[in-house]
Amino acid sequence: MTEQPVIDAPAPGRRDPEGRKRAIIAAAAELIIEGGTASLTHRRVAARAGVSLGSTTQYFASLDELRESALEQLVAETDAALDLLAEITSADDFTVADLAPFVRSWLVDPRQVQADLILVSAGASDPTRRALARRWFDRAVAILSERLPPDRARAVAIYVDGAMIHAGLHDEPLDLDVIVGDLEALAHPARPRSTEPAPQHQNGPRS
Amino acid sequence: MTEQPVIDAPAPGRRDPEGRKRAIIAAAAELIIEGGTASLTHRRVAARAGVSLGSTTQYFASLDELRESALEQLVAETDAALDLLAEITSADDFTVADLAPFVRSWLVDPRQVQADLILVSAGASDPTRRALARRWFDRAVAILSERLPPDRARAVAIYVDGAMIHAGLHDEPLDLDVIVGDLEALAHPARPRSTEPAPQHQNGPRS
DNA sequence: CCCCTTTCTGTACGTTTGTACATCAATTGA
DNA sequence: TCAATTGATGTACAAACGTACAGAAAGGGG
Repeated sequence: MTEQPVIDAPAPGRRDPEGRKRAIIAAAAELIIEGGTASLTHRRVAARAGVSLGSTTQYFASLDELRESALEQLVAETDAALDLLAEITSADDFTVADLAPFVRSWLVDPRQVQADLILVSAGASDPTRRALARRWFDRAVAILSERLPPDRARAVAIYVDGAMIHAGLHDEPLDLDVIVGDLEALAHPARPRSTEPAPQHQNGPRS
Repeated sequence: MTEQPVIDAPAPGRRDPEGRKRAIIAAAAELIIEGGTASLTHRRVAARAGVSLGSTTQYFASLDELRESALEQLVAETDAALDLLAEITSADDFTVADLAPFVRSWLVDPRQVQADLILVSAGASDPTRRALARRWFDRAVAILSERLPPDRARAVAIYVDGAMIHAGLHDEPLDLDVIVGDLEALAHPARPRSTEPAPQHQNGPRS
């Protein structure tokens, strides 16, 4: 009942330092996604990874170091997703609308969303981990900047981060059309930069 | 050295159930902002609030219940900020650009930013607290929808959430001009809804 | 085959946790 | 003034924690 599926681990007792370490990090990353960085304990990791308690202390000087490795693993996963983004933007006939399906595939993946929010939370509350959390944002801006003005690239990245929050709090994902429309609006603004009064909708003044 | 400033508390021993409960919740909210929801312990709350350990268990059936009360307190604070938003949007000569200073004042307040990110994180990982975390977003959309089409209101709220993440991870806040520009772009898109190929910048194809 | 090195395992210990509860102090109504 | 009551306090305890470490077991070289 309280048993959780074992992640990966080599057979018990069998020697396999690298495999074991990998299994421990994978289990830790999983637990962090499920319960946040603070929910990590040596014993839970051991149970999930299918290794002994001692093994979880052998490869890492402290629990904090294990946590750090697990977070780096999560960053590596999102890095892989960004490689796909780079592929998309490098297409000859690329348009901003092409980003939408990619963004949406990200938003509908609870694991990805959770990982991102946890990294943000970790980075915001602990300056030590800020660089880790910022990697997604910085790389995304860098990639998008090859096709958009840097400030437009940043605006798009900010919007996507906001959409990540939306995804984390809502069951209904954003429609693809909506994402396309918003990304295009940010990437190709009507008046590229002004503060003059703008025409606006008027949905009826409050009573 | 390890002493932390006391929050509010009534004099030790003096009877004041409501004041004491208030001080406990305030201390808990403070600790949550500083170290996340998981860092909350009865003893830390007692020290910060300047009350005895027993008092922290007296008014709440469990630590989880205390945590819940503290989170509700944080939501109440952001609710107050949203009242200000409602004032702004109700002005006769309101334009979207008027939102920017308000948004920015939010972003440069570390406490507000941290509170929001913590609520999001709590809501994303625990369905029980999702409604709590969603209150900011839902109310913001509702308020903005009096002046913008609902889907534009939502886009703006998503962007602001993204800007909150940006603020949590960067020391340099977003320029007011940038915020104005992005909000206007989202509120008044060039082509209100289309997926046809758009003219685009070309910052030089990758080598 | 056996031995030596490296890896793995489980137990143990001191700390900190949430929570229960007995004791004490403050307030109130007579 | 003086019980009686309600609120506040500190101690106690089982459970879970991070970590250290001694011993068992596996794999490879002789």
